[in-house]
Amino acid sequence: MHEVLAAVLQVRNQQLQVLLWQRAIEPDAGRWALPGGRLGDNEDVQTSVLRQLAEKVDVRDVAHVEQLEVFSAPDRMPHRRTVVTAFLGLVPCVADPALPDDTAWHPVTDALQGSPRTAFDHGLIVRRARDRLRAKLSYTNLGFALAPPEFTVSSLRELYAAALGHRVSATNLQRVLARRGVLVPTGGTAAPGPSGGRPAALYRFAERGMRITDPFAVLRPPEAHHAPEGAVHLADPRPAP
Amino acid sequence: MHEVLAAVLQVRNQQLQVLLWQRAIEPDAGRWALPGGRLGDNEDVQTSVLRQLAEKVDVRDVAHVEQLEVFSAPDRMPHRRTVVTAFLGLVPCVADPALPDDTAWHPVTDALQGSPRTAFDHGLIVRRARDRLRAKLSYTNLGFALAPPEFTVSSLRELYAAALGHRVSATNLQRVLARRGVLVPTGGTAAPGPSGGRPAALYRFAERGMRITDPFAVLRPPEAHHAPEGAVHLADPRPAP
DNA sequence: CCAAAAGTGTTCTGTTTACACCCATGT
DNA sequence: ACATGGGTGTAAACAGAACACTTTTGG
Repeated sequence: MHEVLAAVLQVRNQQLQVLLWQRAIEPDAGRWALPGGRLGDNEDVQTSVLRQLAEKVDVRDVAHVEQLEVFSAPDRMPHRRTVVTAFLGLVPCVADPALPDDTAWHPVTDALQGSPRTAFDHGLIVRRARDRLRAKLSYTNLGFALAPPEFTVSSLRELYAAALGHRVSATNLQRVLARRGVLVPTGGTAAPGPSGGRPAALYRFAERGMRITDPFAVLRPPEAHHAPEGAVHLADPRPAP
Repeated sequence: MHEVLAAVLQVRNQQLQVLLWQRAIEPDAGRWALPGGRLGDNEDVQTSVLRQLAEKVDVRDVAHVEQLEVFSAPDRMPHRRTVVTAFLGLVPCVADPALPDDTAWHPVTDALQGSPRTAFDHGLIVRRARDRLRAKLSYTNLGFALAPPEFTVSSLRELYAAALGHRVSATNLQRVLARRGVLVPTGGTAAPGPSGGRPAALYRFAERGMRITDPFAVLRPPEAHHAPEGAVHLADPRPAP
C-alpha cells in the first residue's frame, strides 16, 4: 500500500503552523494527522499529493511542493503495512482557505512537543519539513512561497523570523536578497502606521519557482567567481538541502 | 508494486563510475539498469536496498547510503506500474568487490550520454545521484565515503576532482578541510614516487558518519559566528542541504 | 646541484554581520 | 519639533582563491 501525504506549512499569527486533521477512527483515533491518502493508478506522487490537498486546501494556494522523504518502517502504522512519500508544501501567509471541520492549523513548535498529539510517525515528518524549510530559506529564494505578492522588508523579516525561529535583521535581509537578485522593488510604498514613520518601499520576489541563490561556498570550479548563479541540484524537484 | 534501487558510485581510474547490470529479458533487454528489487514485507526501504546490494556489492564496502527521491511516473516502466525509491550509495575507491557476469562499472559521464544505453528512467536517477554527491562534497564531510582509510592530500584531490568534474587545488582543499576539522593527520608519511619529491603526509577523516561542515552562510541566528558546527538537517538520513 | 612533489605564507577579494547615521512621515 | 519606523553608509570579521615561496626527497 503506497500513500502520499504533505506537511503544509504557513506563517500565521507570527508563527510557523502546519495543517493537521483529527482522526475519527482507529487506529490513533483523536490524534492529529497530516493530510494525504492513497496513490492512484494513473498519477505520480506529486500529482497525487496535490490532488489530495485540493480536498483540504485550495491547490492554487500552495505555492511550492517538494518531496521530503519516504517513510517505510514496517510497523509505522499498526494495522497495515503502508509506505508513504512525504512532501513539504508551502502556503503564502495571505491565503486563508476554508477548512473542513476536522482540520485546523497548529503551531509547529506545539506539534513537535506533543501539544496536539500527532498520529503515527507524523511528528517526525513535521520536523523534517520544518528543517528542510529552514535550510532552504538560507540558500534559495524559497521565501516567495511564504510571502504575499507584494510586501515590505519588515513584513518579510517577520516571516523569516517565524520560519527560522530566531531574530532576523531587516537591514541585512534586504541587502542579501537584493544583491542576489531575489528581491525587486515594485516602486510602490506602504502607508506608515498610526504612529508615523517613513513609508516602507514595496518589494516582490523576482521569480516564482525555486532557485538556488547561494552556491555552496567551497569547492567551486576555479576561476568561476563571477559565474552565473549556480544551478546545483540538491534534493529534488529542484530540490532540496 | 514498490521497488528500491541504488546508484552506487565509486571513483575508479580517475573517473566517477556507477554500478550497472545488463538486462537479459524484456522490457528493455540489453539495456543497463541500476541494481535493486522488490521491497520486502518486513524491511524498510533502506534495509531493503542494502540487502539487495549485497547480491552485487559486498555491503561492507558501501560507506554511505542515503535516499535520493521517489520516481513514480505511471509509465516509467512499460509493463507494470512500479514506484521506486532511489538511493545514492558510495563505495571507497580501494574497494574492488567481485561482480556477477552481467554487472560492471561504467563512467557516469558515459552513461549520461547514452554510451551504455540505460533502462527506463535510470539515466535520470544517475544524474540526480551525481548532482547530490557533488553538492554534498562541498558542504559536508562526505569525502570519507569515497576515500581509503588513509590517504595523501594529492590523492584526495584526485578523488574530489573526479567526483566534481573540475580541477581542485590541493593547497586549498587541505586548508578548507583542515580548518573545518574534517581532516586529521595520522603522523605517517607516504614514500615519494620514482621521480623523487617530498614525502606526503598521511591523513584520515575525523568521522565516519556524514556531518554538515559548512552551515549555510546567511540567515544564521545573530551572534552565532563562533557557534559549534551547525546540525542543519537538509535532505534525509541526516541528510542531505 | 637540479628536478619534482609537498606544504606554508601572504595577499586579494567577496560576503556577511554589526552598528552608526540619515530620511520621511504623523502627531 | 520630535518620536517612530525605514533605509543607507561603513567598518570589521571571516572564508576562500590565487600565487609565490620554502621544504624534502630522488637522481
